Amino acid sequence: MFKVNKLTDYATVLLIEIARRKVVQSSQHIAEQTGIPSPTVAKIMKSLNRAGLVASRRGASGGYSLERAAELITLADVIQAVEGPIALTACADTSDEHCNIESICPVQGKWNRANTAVRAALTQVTLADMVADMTMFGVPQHVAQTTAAE
Amino acid sequence: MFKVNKLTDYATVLLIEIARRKVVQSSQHIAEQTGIPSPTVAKIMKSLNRAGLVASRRGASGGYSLERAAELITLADVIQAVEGPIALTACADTSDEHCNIESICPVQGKWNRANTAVRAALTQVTLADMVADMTMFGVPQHVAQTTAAE
DNA sequence: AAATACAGGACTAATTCAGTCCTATTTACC
DNA sequence: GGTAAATAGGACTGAATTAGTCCTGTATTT
Ligand code: FES
Ligand code: FES
Repeated sequence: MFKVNKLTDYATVLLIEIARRKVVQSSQHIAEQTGIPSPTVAKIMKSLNRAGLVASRRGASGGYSLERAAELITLADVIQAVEGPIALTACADTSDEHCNIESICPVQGKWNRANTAVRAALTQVTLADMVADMTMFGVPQHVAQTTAAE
Repeated sequence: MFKVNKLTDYATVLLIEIARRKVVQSSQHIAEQTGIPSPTVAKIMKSLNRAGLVASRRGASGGYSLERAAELITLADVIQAVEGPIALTACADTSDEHCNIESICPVQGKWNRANTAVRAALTQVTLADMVADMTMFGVPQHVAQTTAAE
């Protein structure tokens, strides 16, 4: 199945939780709210911070908050933060958008168009969209565990 | 990194090889042409056949040929054939397009839009496009090994 | 100064993927 | 009709990736 990492799915849950409450929340607190184990939450939050999606504050009463509005955070951003670059096939390119040896690489040529198309698709979907789609179904996200219980 | 399986990349190489020569080719022969190990080629070809992307002929002088024109085979088709359904997050849905429990599933709601967008993106890219992109770079695909050899 | 919370990274366990191989069935050709 | 060529299906193993945990260090508040 063609899918994103589990951690990426978690990441969206965490970001949505942070977006809902506007205040700074500790990694620990977010874990309790979402039901995701706190070491894992900590790991993901570090990635999100390094990618500049959330702002962090150290020390007592520190924690995380969104760096920008949910409308400005795209799925492409989240995936890149957690999994690294969006490139449908393995490539030496880790940096920007274009690989500098692609002219001699027989693999990338054919996947270029696909990469671009997928990146564009994922850039169209924002965090705000995901929140909207969720509430459309009338399900507050912390019900996850309740419904899972048989 | 957000990427497709290695086998899916192989599959595109195989399909391109089949598209170039118009005749029926055996799995063995395709393996020799592309440099991909023949048991692996056999495995992939079976998937492609089950998905209806290639036609097979058993028996002596049998082999595979494209079921339809390269313009009509999309990347979404290839990925689905090799990896199964395109669903960015795990879901009970294995069948068509819609999961029948999605109304009570807090995960899928938020990913629905993304799934649709990615599927659409991958449907836009055809095998014919990939061939064109490759030849644009002037690299016949079997050079892969040559360039890889340091 | 002490407590709280993030930063970075090493490490292990679990899962998934890639690759191989075996047996059965179908078809061409002599 | 018999033999060889080729696909169909599926079981199995080893490799690679991912998920999850934990430890040590640094910054900040009280
Ligand atoms: S390695 Fe970058 S284009 Fe192939
Ligand atoms: S399991 Fe199908 S929508 Fe969640």
